[in-house]
Formats: sequence, C-alpha cells, structure tokens
Amino acid sequence: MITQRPKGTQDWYGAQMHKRTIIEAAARKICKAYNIKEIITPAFEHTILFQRGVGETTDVVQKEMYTFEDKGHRSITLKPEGTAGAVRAYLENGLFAESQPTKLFYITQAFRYENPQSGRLRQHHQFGIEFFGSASPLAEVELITLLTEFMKDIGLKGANLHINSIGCKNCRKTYNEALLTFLRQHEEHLCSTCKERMQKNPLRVLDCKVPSCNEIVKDAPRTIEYLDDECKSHFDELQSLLNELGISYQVDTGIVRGLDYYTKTVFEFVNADGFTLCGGGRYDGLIHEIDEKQDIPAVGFGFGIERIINELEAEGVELEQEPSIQLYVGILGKEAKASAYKIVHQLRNAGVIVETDYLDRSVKAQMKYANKIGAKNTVIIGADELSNNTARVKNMETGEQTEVALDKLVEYFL
RNA sequence: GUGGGUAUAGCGCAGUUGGUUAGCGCGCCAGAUUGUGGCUCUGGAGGCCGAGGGUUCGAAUCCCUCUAUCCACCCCA
Repeated sequence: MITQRPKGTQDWYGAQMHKRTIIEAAARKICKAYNIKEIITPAFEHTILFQRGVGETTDVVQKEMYTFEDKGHRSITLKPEGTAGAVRAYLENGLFAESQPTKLFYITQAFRYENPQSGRLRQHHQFGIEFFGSASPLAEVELITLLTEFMKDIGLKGANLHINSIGCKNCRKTYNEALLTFLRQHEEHLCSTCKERMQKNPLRVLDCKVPSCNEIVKDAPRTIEYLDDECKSHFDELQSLLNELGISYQVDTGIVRGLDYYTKTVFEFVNADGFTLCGGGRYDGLIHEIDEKQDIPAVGFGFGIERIINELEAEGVELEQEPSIQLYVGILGKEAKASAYKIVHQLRNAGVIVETDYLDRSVKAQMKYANKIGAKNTVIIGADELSNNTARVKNMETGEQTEVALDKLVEYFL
C-alpha cells in the first residue's frame, strides 16, 4: 500500500515524461507566437469559486470535487478545471484594467474524483487558454487556429473540429422550454439516463448514444434554431471566418458542454473514435457571475495532455528523440578519479552532454554501460592518459579511435 | 455510483484434471587470458504466486471476503 500510488494518479518518468515535455514545449512555443502569456494559479481555491464558476448543478461540482476543510475551517477544493482559477486571478489582480484583450495560457493539473479509465484520471493535466475581453467571434477563431497549428506541430492528424452554438442566457430560456415540451411528449420512450437528464440538464439528451433516444432526438428542437439575432449573427460570422480561413469544421448540434458557464459558441476537437481531445467555448456570463461589478466576454478551451499522448500513440506519431549522450568518460583507477571528473565537469560546463562512472566498475563494464545508454563516443581516463595528457576517443558507431590531448577534449566536442 | 476483465521476478507472460526445491522471454550483475561496447556462449541474483480466511494429507491452481488495476456506462480533458 505504501508503495502504491493513489487511484487515478500517474507517475511521470521515462518515455511518457519525455512526450509530455515535448507537448508542453510545443504549447509554450505556439503561445509565444500568439502573444499569449503563461499564468500559474494555485492548485486549490475556495470551494465557492468552483460552485459559482463551474455551476452548482454540474456533475463536476456535485460529485467529483476534492473538497476538504483546512485547519482554519475554510472550505478548500483542488481545482477540477482551469478556467475558474484563471478568471479569479484575472479579476483579483485587476488584469481587466489594462488594455484589453488579455490572453492567458496555463499548463496545469486538474483533480476530479472519478472512476478512472482510458483517458480519464483523478489527476490529469490540461493545456488551456483563456481569452478575455473580446466579444468578437475572431477570438474563437484565434483559439481554433492556434489549436489547429498546435496539433500540426506535434504531429496529430486525426482530430476534427465540431462547433455549435448554445446561445446566450435569453435564448437558452426559450429553447429549454421548447425542448422540455418536446421531450415530455416522448418521455416514455427515452432511456432511464435521459429521463434523469431531463431533470438535470435537458440539453444533454441531445448527446445520448442510445439508438432509440437518438431516433427521438432527431426531431427535437436544436439550440441553433432558437438563437436570438445577436447570437445568430455571432455564429454566422464565426462560420464565415472559418470558411474564409479554410479551416474545416462541422456544425454538430449535438455538442453541449457539461459546464454551466458556456454561452454562444461551444467547440470540440474529436478523434476518429468520437473521443473528445479538447473542449472549449465562449463564456460571456462567467466573469459577471464571479464578480458582479465586471461584465467581460471571454473564450477558452482545455486540452487534455494525457489524451494528446493517447492520441499520438493511437496515430503512431514518432516524436523527437531525447538528445543523445555525446561522450562517456570511463574512469580507470582511484588515482585518476578526481582528475577525470574534473574533465567531465569542464566538458559539461561547455555544454557537452557527458556521462561517467559512479560505481567503480571495470573498463569492460563501463564500455557496456556506455553502449547501453547510447553514448556516441567514449574515452577512458587512467593514470597513463593523465601523465601523457592524451587519450583515445572512440566513436561507438564506427569503432574508430582518435588520439586527443586531454586539454583539447572540450574543443574536440564543440 | 453500476457492470465486466485481470492480479505469478524490475517488465511482459506460461503454469496442464490441486501433487516434491514455481518456470520462460526481456532486463539486471559477473565471466569467456589480465585497460574497450554491440553478436554469441556460460554462470548468478531476484517471487510469502495481490491481501485475509476456508476446503484438503497437500492450494499459484477450488470456494468466500477484501484491495488494487484495466475497460465500459454517467460525465468530462
């Protein structure tokens, strides 16, 4: 038990860690080009932030939060997603008072008490962006183009963009009534979960995969049929911008997000199996919900890092290798240890990737080890080499050996 | 919360109808003429057979309970 990690968590090391490093580097690189600044917010916040931000009726808040009371009797929650914390930081630090827009990105862990399975953990990681201060669909377009480029950079090809509009609060009100009226007429033929959904979040019925529900839902009213003029023109403009930019997408009136804060645009990038890799949308009401003095439009998305890794593996994408070890310095004899290590130190200071012996192994064992760790070259340093100030550098691929003066080793590798 | 699969060495697995000291591959360590890798050969270390209880002369193997893990549903990244 003591050597076992908690359910739904993961240790990052080796090949997986390397993949994650590459993904995060690609995320930081593209955000730089888009002038999006990194933000790191705390791993935990006051519980009320998520209750208000994510929404009291959502599954995330109702049954998935890691909530506890700290020693000062405050209710604290480990962040279940990235948006609420970023919004809080935006408000608390007065970033809204600077010239708008404000574009922030984060790479963060997120915690949800769920039953783990493929692509779902209790601690997972997200790359997310929050774009504050623009009501224009160009903000959505910016996130979507960035995501498209990001996926291209890391080699993902299988994700498709699905978009929808769920309207603003006003449109949603009239729509919900229409939908409920429709659903009540067919209630007896719906599956049991859909009957529950009707009570909790009728929108989600549209997403049901049960064939009989699907059949009924085909004729159900759609959010896009109930958009008011403003929401409709917003969605139209978004589509025409995407068309002009040559970004392919499909309108999917079934996508509805499970977080309460979304308004107007919602979008997802979905893989070939219909699995969501990335989800996001507009949330024009959230900032006002958290701070009633402010009323600022915003758009954002969250991209699951573990899901990216799964998808890379599923698509068979080869990522860049870790840099190889340029030189293995073998040490022969106790007397040579300090002098040899000094050379190792000098090489490393010059930026050469060097490995050496820490186990007092035989030359043969050291050579085997050098081979195993993929060292490009080896050199053995012992009493002879030190007294002659010369050693033989062996190219491990060709087996050729070259005489090099010890004080010229750094130059040899630059 | 619901349903299904799995649990034997560091990793991946085998273990026949219950029968002595539980195996295989990879990996790890060492050696094959003394200071040079890869290939090959030889040797070695390493398992309370997930935990607890039961049946039996005898359990990795049969039964029960628990735990972990994987997959699916709900929901989401």
